[in-house]
Amino acid sequence: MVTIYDIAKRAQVSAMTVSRVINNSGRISDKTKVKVKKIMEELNYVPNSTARSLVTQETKMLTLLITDITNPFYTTLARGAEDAAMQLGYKLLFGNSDENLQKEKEYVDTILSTRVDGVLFAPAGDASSDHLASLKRHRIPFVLLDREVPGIESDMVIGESKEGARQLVEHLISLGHKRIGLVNGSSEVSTARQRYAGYWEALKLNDIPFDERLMIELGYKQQHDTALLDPLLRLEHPPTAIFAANNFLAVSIVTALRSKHIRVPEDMSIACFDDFGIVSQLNPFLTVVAQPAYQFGYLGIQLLVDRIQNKSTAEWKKIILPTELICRESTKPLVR
Amino acid sequence: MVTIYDIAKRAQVSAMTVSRVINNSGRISDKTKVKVKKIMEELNYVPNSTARSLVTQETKMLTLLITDITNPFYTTLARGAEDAAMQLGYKLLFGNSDENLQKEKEYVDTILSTRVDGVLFAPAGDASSDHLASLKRHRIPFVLLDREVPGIESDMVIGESKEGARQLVEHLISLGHKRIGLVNGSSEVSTARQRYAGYWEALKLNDIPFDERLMIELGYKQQHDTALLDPLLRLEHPPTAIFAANNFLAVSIVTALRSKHIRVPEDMSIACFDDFGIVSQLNPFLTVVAQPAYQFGYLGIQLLVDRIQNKSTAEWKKIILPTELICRESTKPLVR
DNA sequence: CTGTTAGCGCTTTCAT
DNA sequence: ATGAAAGCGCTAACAG
Repeated sequence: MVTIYDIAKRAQVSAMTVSRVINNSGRISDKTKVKVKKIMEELNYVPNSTARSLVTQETKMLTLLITDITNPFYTTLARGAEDAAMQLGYKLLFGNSDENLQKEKEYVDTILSTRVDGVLFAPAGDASSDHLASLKRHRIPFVLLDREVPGIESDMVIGESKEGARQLVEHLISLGHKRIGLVNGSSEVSTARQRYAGYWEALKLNDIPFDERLMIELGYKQQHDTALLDPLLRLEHPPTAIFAANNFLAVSIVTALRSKHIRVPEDMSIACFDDFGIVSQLNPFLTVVAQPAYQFGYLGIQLLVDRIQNKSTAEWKKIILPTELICRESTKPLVR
Repeated sequence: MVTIYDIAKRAQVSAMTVSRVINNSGRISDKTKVKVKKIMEELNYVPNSTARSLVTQETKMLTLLITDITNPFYTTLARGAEDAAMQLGYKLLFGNSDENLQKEKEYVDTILSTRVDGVLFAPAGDASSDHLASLKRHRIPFVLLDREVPGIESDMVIGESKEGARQLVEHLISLGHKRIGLVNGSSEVSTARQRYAGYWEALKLNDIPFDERLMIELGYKQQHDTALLDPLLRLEHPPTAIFAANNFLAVSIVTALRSKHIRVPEDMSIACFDDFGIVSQLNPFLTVVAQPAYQFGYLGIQLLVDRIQNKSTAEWKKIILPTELICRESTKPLVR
């Protein structure tokens, strides 16, 4: 491996001078600068950032910890994060927690050991607070993505879950639906609670009684159980519309309904939180409340890098991104 | 920051003993082992992998370099790669080249400098050979993904592009189509050449004359030009079906056609290479030749780690993954 | 403008 | 079973 000493020897200067050329720091005569650069090229020298990190105590690496890159929301978010990181001179490590605390913990251990400069963190749930506290203890800056965690103060980028949910449910109500099911994420996750709150508020504002039997909590992961809606379908007065708290749940629901030959939207209207990326463009089907996923990632990295470079002086920043209701084919007026 | 010396002092042993406990290497009495572990916990010690990497010359990091994580093929591939990497004890950095050689070069420089142990590499095109040669020169193992590069020998995981394309075009022919357009990726990319070859062969096998005016080369990126099909549509005998060489092109085409009020599949059948991930399940629309994207990533990492750990002894391995024709709504029999 | 010294936190090697 | 010394490749701090 070629080191600065190899360069230094050939150029007949000290290693320090080579280091200065690499980092373009300090005053160096153009003559030696040119000479050193030429030799670096000849020898195909590449600085060893491991060695540099050891002394500078920074790795120029960030970790993006999400639940599943396969979820279109996080896919687009990851793209935004990577773009921003690259522009700011950082590399991005990534991991999928699958909404699983144990897996999340493993990644947190890795984060600690890898000495990344910061973390963009979509927590699995409220119990992630232990992991976040651990990051704090080790002085690793992080920005919370999409989900808040009680008891944890930090920068964050979140969406208007409650407002978005209310808007979506009011849309269903405006179509004449009164029996509206809610298929939710885990109540351990802040967005699930907020979407429930929005659902509840929409009913209340429209004088529709809340029926807890219309609500089931499945978690945000994709479900493969075609019987997942049975508790709702077996009710004496089953729902005529369903609000799914995220895109994966909506897909699971549509799949389950199809297996039972229940048509969407003729027999059941479906709407959900989060859009489907490029494919929505192809064949717009589900009515959704879309979030600006790319911005979540892009702005998240900006907050994070700002925090890293300005050494946690400023107050916590909370960016709240707007949602957008997009009405498509999966919801239709109730006919009776 | 807590170091092994802090632990050593408290435990009244040498740093070396602490190191041995951490790595579970060498013979150590259970007594000191327990004592040291206890103190590590008390002090919240986390090994500094930067320091370790500097001496061991391995980072336990891999880079996944793809063109765009947002493309469902690469999204799923990335998930497979991350799963495999994690299971094998590696962290995954990722980058998007956007099919752009300049951007790819920047990532290669980063790779070199970061001293990752290996790279999973979906090259932007044949000209990526310079970048790959650069990796070779620096002894960084890599596995080629999806695309071959002339003049570069390495492990690789690729799909049956030619066979898949032939199968897809023969499907179109079986529906009665004779004027079949090909909207292709750049001929600088091996898969584009192979898909063209499959297209050509399908025509030949069915005695359909090849008309070069039916072929346009746009590159694999998403296109936002609604006039992108005009060269085909303006022909005296325009195509009745189009084979798009990847999923992004298919989306671009469908969007362009819609803006011109040309219906799919009534006025034009469309089929493409690569599926759309979870959302295909939601509302199956495009007829595709699907590739096992997850396996591309998963097996790619396995090959890579194998190569890393067995020091490039073995012969180059070439995994060829099968394609699967999935017929959906976007293609229909030609009526005249 | 350039060089010297020391040390980042760890593991390898050789002793004991 | 444990320790001492050296060094991985680089840069901060100081000296000249």
